[in-house]
Order: sequence, then C-alpha cells, then structure tokens
Amino acid sequence: MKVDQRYAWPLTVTEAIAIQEQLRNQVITEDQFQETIQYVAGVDMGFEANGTISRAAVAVLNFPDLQVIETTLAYRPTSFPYIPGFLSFREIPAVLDALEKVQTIPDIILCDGQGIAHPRRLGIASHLGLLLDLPTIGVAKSLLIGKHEELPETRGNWQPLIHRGEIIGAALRSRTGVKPVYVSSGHKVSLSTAINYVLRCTPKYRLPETTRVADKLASARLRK
DNA sequence: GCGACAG
DNA sequence: ATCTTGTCGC
Repeated sequence: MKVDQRYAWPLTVTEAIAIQEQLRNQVITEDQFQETIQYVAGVDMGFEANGTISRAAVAVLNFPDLQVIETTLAYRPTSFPYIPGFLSFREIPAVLDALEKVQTIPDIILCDGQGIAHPRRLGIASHLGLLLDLPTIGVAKSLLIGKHEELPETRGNWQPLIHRGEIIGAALRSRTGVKPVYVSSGHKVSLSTAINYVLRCTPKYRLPETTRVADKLASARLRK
C-alpha cells in the first residue's frame, strides 16, 4: 500500500511533545469505517545489533477466519531511543516501511501498545492511525497510565481504564486465568468496538492472532 | 522532589 | 525490546 513517508520525525523529546500535542486533537474515537471488515493486520517490532537496527513485521489476516493472507518484513536504522510515552517515534518509521510492502490493505490494524491510553492521548496506535488514516486499535501487554478495578478471571470480562477522570481504555481478560491486555481506541474505532474486535481476534491465546503471527515472523529467536 | 514508566 | 533453560501447572 502507498504510505506517505515525507513525515518529519523529531530528534528531541521537546519536539516530540509538540507533535503529540498538535496531533491529539485529530484523533477520532468513534467508529468510522465500513461495516464489512475483510482484513485485519498486526504489527510487531524487534531490534538487532544492540538496538541499532529496527525490524518491523506486518501480518495481514482475513476476518473473521484469521487465516494468514500476507506478511512483510522491513529493516531500518533505529533513530529514536525508547522513552515511555514516545514509543511511536521509535517504532513507526520501520512499521511504515513494512506497510509499504503490503499488497492487501487492511481494514483495521491492531497495534502492539497503547492507543489513547497515553499521557497526551497519542499512543502508537493512535499516531499510526492518523498517519495512515486507517482504523487502529491499541492492544498493550502492560499499563502505561491509568487505573482499573480488578476483573473476573474469565475471558471476556473487562473494566474501564481511568485517567484523570476519563475512560481512556479497558483492561480486558482476553483469556481465562491470564493477565489482562489493555485495549484502547487508536483512531476511528470506539472503545466498545475495539474490545469486540480484540476478542474476535483472540480465539485461543492472550494476544491477538495478528500480533502473534507478526511476532513469529519477526522473532529474534527464530532468526538467530 | 519522588516514583512510574507501552516496547 | 533483549539476554536465556528448565520448570510449574492446567
């Protein structure tokens, strides 16, 4: 798919904050996509050579069957350090490279990380969704900000994630008896819809099949 | 000022 | 994220 790569990436945290503050108002947290979802994609990142090389993998699966349709891989020098709250500036460049190689344009992308469950409401899922103008959902393995009540052990239960009196996402039990995942709107997807799709993409394991496939492809262990 | 802190 | 073997539990 075509990806606009003319985007100017920041070199400092100060510049990054300015970009986040400017983009946060453009994020849409309501459903804004056609009802017929045919393809869902997942992205995964890996790093090599002491973190100097970024490796991005994209997996496109059909929906709701979740059969793998296509996968792509891309490398590029890492240009931004890992700083909590600024993950997108470190990972999105390589992700865009991998997405450029994709033939099948996904209807929704599930990202490894937060959507609006972010200090300035612009986690990696929201940022990527804005750049691509595609619906995105944030699915994180751990919490960045916010608090939530305990939730029942059985799959499907969830509790709202609260930050400064706002519901920014949900702690969702994607599998019975395991730690919850943190779901939030990325762009053009509401929270309830996001939860719905995450559950439909999580038939067996804690993480969505999309990210699991991408992870397998980019697994450092298997590449060694 | 002291912790917390996506991947 | 990454460094890494076996091990506990359903």
